[in-house]
Amino acid sequence: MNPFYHRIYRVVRHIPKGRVATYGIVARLAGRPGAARTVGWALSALPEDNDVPWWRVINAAGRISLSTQDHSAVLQRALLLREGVRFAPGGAVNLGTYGWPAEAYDSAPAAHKRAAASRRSRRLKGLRT
DNA sequence: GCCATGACGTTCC
DNA sequence: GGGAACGCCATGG
Repeated sequence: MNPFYHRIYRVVRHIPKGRVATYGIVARLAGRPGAARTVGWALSALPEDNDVPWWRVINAAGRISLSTQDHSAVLQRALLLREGVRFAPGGAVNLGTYGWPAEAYDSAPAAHKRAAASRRSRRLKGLRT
C-alpha cells in the first residue's frame, strides 16, 4: 500500500470523536494538498475490517458526499449522530463547530462551499456536455 | 502509455 | 445564493 494511503488513514484515525474533517483537509494533512479526490478513493478502498473512522470525513460543504440513497450514507449519518454531531436543516454539518482541526476552518473561510454540491448535482443529471 | 472516472475543491460567471 | 468550468491526484481499463 502506498504511503499516501497510510498517511490518509492515519490522519483520519486522528479525527476526534464527535468531530469531522473534509477531504481537502485530510489530503492536506496527509501531505498532498489538492488530492481530495484521492482521499475519497482511499476511503472507498477500505476493507470491511478496518479501524478507520471514515464516517468522520465529509466534503467541504459539510455534507455527506455519497448519494443519500446509498446505505453507506445512511450509516455515516447514523454514526455521526451517535457521536453527537448535529446536522443543520439542510443536511449539512456546521464545520465551524465540528470541523477538525478547527484552525483549518478558522483561517480558511471558504464561503462558497456548496459549489461542490452543485457540481455533484450537475454530474448526477448526466450533463457531461 | 493514453483516456476515462471519481466518497473533491476553488474560482468565475 | 446558484450553476458551470477547470484543476488535482491516483486508479483501472
